[in-house]
Amino acid sequence: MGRWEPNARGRLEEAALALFAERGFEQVTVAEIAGRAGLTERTFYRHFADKREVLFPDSSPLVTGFAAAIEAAPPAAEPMATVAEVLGTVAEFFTGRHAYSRQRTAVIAANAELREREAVKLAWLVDTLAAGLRRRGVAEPAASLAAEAGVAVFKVAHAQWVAEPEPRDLGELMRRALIELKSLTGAG
Amino acid sequence: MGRWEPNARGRLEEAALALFAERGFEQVTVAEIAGRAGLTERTFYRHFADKREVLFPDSSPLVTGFAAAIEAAPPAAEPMATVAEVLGTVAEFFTGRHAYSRQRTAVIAANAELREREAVKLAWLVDTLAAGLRRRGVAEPAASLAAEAGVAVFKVAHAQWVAEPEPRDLGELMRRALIELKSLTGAG
DNA sequence: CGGTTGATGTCAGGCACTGACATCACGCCG
DNA sequence: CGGCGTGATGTCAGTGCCTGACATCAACCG
Repeated sequence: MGRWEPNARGRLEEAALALFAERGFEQVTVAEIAGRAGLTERTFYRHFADKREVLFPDSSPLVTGFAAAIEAAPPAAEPMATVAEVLGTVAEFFTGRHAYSRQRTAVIAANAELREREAVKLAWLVDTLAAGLRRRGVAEPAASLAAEAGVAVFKVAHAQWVAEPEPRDLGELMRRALIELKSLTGAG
Repeated sequence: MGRWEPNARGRLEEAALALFAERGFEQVTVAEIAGRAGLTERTFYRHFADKREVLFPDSSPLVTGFAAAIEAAPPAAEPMATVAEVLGTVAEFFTGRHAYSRQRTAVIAANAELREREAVKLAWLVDTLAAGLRRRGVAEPAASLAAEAGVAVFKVAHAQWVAEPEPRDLGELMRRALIELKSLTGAG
C-alpha cells in the first residue's frame, strides 16, 4: 500500500462530474471537489490547470486517439479521404461511452465557461488535423479547410448521437454527415 | 457638459487594447484599464461581463452585421449560395480595418484565454448562421453543416487576410476558399 | 541506515468578479 | 423655482480561483 490512496486524478474527475451534475458547475467550489476526493484544493491544481480542465482531460480517448489516428491513416491522394479515415477511427473511441457522453455533454451545455473550453478543444482538433494533413503533403489552405470540414462533420454527428437516449452508430452518422456536406458544397 | 466624460465604454475598449498590446493580457489588471480610462474597476464590470469581453464587444460590426446579413440575403434554393451571399456582406465590414484587425488578432493569438473567447464567438456565428438557414427552410443537419462550412471559409480567409501586412481583398479570399472547399469535398 | 524523491499539505496573497449601498449632476414635474 | 426621481459612477466588503514558497513524510535506493 502506498502512502496515499491511488488514482488521485481519477478520483478528482469522478467527484467533479458528480458534483457538477448535481448542483451545476458554478455552485461547486474546487475545495469541495478536492474534499470529496479526500484531497486539498492545492492538490487539485497540481492535477488540473484550472477548474474547467477536470472535464477535459488531455488523457481522454478522444484527444490521445485523434493524433494517433492521423498518423495511422493510410496514405491517400485525396485529403478528405484521410479525414474520413480519421473520423472512422475516432468513432470507435466512443463505443460504449454513450451514457457517459450524454451526462458530460449535458453538464457542459448548461454552462457558458464550459462551452468555451469545449470550443477551444474542438479548435485544437482542427489544428491537429490540419497539421497532420500538412505533414502528408497537403498544401494550405486546403489542409485547414479539409480539417475544418472534418471537425464540422464530427461536431454535427456527435450532436445527433448524444441527442438520442439510445446509442446509434456514430460512424454511420459521420459518414452520412460527410455525404450531406459533399452534396451541399457540390451543388453550388 | 455632462457630469462625466462621454463614451466611457469606448474609452475602456481603447485603454484595454493599448495596454494588452504593450504588456500582454495577463500582465494588465482590470483596475489599470479602468484607471487609464479615468474610471474605477467596478465601473468596468458594469460595461463588460468580464476582462476578456472588452475585446469582443457585442456591438462589433461583425456581430451586428452577421445576423442582419442572413436576413437580408435574397432567397436561394441552395444553402451554400445563401452562405456565400452572407460571407460577401461580412467581408465589407472589414474594409478599412486591416491594421486594427491585425493588432487585435495578435493580442488574441498571444493568450490562451482570449483564444478561448474567440473560439466561442466563432461558434456563435455558426449557430446564428445555422438558425438563419433553418428559418429559410433548410433542414438539419444540412443547415448546421452549411453553417460550419461557411464559418470555416471565413476563418481560413480571415487568417490569410491578417497574415499579410498589406490588405488584400477579403471577399476575394473568401470566394477562393469556398471554391477550394468545394473542390476538396467534391473530389472524394 | 541515511539521503533522495515525489505526492501531498499548509499558508499567504493577488486578482477576477459581485452585491449592497452611497453619491450627485441632470432633467422632469408641479 | 424647487423638490425629486434617474442613472452612471464610486466605495467597500467579501468570495472564490489560482499561484508561489515551504514543510511533511512514506517509499525507494545505494
